[in-house]
Parts: sequence; structure tokens; C-alpha cells
Amino acid sequence: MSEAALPPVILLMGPTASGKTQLSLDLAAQLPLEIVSVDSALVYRGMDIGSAKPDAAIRSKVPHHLIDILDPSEIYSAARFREDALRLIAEIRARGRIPLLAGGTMLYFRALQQGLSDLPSADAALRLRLEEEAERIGWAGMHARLATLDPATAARLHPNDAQRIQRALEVIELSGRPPSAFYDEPKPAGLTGPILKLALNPPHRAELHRRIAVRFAEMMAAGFLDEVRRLHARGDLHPDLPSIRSVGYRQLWEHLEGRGSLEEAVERGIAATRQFAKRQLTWLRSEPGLNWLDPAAPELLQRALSLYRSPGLACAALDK
RNA sequence: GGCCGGGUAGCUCAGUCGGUAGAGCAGGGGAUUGAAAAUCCCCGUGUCGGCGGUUCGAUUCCGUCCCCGGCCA
Repeated sequence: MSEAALPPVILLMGPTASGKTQLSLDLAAQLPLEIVSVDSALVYRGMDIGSAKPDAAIRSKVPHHLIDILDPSEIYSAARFREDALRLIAEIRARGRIPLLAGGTMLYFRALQQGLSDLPSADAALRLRLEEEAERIGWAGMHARLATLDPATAARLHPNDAQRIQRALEVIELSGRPPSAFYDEPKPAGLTGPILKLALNPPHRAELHRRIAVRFAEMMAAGFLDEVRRLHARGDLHPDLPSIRSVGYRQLWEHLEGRGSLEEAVERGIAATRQFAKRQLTWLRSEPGLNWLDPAAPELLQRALSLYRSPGLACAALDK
């Protein structure tokens, strides 16, 4: 069977609180779907309420993947996601079912579609060493050093962008080659075959802000603070971990550490969620081939289904 | 009712010895290659509470009124 004959993979993107989970489930009621989560926070066990994770009842009805695969002390990555997702898509197709990739981690969508350069993986010990050096000479100094080793990459990065400067130096130390040399090479193939891309977002920003505030309040009522308290009580987790840096968790964690009232933490958590949504929308604006949908539209499900059933019109063939 | 503080950006406030004003937060835009719910960059005109007066010129000085605190009655 040729790739063109395969049923399209569905990519469902959208900012946080735009209704992706609901639409996924509605689609799953009409099509033989398995859902692959594209979300850097849903991977963590014990982080359920604040990440708006689909609950056990839902997951018993529709197969979900890449949820609860890591302990919060562990670190996931775009590269691991890409491997996991490509493997899962093949497995789901082999079962004769349709993969629906739904989530809000836009870097993961990009890594899946466009591939990633063959860079070395992260090295915790090396990162620690680079951070100690930065303590001494400052990140501007580290940036200057990068400029001598890889001028092209240094020119792309702002001297304040510590995270990316550190990563660039890490790549050089581990591989002996500058990142720009990797970027000049063709990337490994990404997702192939027909794809339907859906983007869910309310037409007005104020409506998204409203949904965010309502959902955060619902999370608090559902015991979000207790959930963070349990993570905090473990004693081995800290705010430098990707898990604890997640929106909402970070702010409630700070409150539990005695910095600010609960009310302030909630307020800052909601603001952080709005800012996160804004960054997601920046990614979406540059994403080609999106079919935009309004979560409040009464014919939402019908529209999504009709897009799926007219692949010639709506789908991007990914063999460009 | 009297006295003392305050009323400046959506919020909290700074400031202008008279030449129409600026920080933090919020908000908006952008970047994004193994941490990405991360990280970073850019963006600040608002009847300076209202109305009068003095002045070439008032948000700034004076008068008066309104509002919010506090203290005294």
C-alpha cells in the first residue's frame, strides 16, 4: 500500500484551554482513533489536575499514548517525542486505526514534521560545568566564547539567552562540531504521508483568556494545591526540573515555599497560562496548512469531520 | 464636621525646584533543533481626579469642589 493510500494522520493543535481534549474525544466517537498526546507536561505521572490530563475514565474508552510515561524527576525531550510519536503512528496504522496527535507543545509538532538534526543528546554533568563557568565569566562571556567557535550560531543567539548558548557549547564539546554545521546538513525525514492539520482557537483573545481563568479556578476547586503539595513533600523535586517549571505548578510551588499568598500564586499562575497561550499562538501563525476552527462553533465536530473526509482539499501532502 | 495623607498607564507606584511624564507587573508582537508549560528579544500618550485662578506656559503653584484612607469630634 502506498503512503498516499493511507488514511491521513490528524494533527490537532491549539493553545492551552482551547478545547483540544473535547474535540479529540468527539472525533474519537466518530472515527477509529488512537490519540497521541503532544504535550511536554502530560508525560509526567502524578501531575494530573494542573496539566488538565484526560482522566482514567476517558482513557479507558479511547486509547491515549505518551501520557504518564515519566516520573517528574525525569526529563523528556523533543527528540524523544519524535521517536516515540513516529513509532506510535506506525503501530496505530498497523492496527488499522487512525492516529490523532493532539496537544500544545509546538516544538514537538515541528520536530515531528520537519525532523531534527543529528545532534548529541543533553549531558547533565557538562551542563553543570558550563553553568559554573558562566558563574565566573557571565553569559555574555560565554556568548563571546561561542562567537569564536561558531560565529553563525552566536550571531543568532542573544547574549542573554543562556539556555541556548549553553546548549550550543554543549553540542560543540560533545561532538567537536559547531551546531551550524549540523544545521547545514539535511535533517532526517519527518512524518510522511497525508496529514490533516486542525488548529483550534477562539476568534477573540478575550474569550481564550476567559476560558483560561475559568479552567484555573476549576483546577483549584479540584485539588490542584494538594497535588502540588504531594510533589513538594517528596523532597527530591525542585524548580529547576522541567516538570516543576510547568505553568501553574511553578507558581503554586513558590507559594508552598513561602513566597507569596495563595491568592497571588493563583493570579500569577493564570497570567503565566495566558503568556504561554500567546507563545503557542506565535508558533501557530507560522504553521503552514492549518484549518482553523472555533471551539464555540455549533458545527465544530461536523466541520472537522468533513475536513477529514475531503483530504484533497484540506490535507497537506508532506512529500515536498 | 475638623485635621493629616493620598488621587499620575489596566494594576502598584516614582517623578516633574512650572516647559504636557517613567518603572515594575499585566497586556501586545517576535524568535524557537534533545529543558520548550522552557528560554530569550522588542513594544509605554496617559483629560497626571474636576472646575477656576496666577503665568508666555500648570500635571507641578494658589483657590475650590469631588473621591479614597487614617486620626479627632
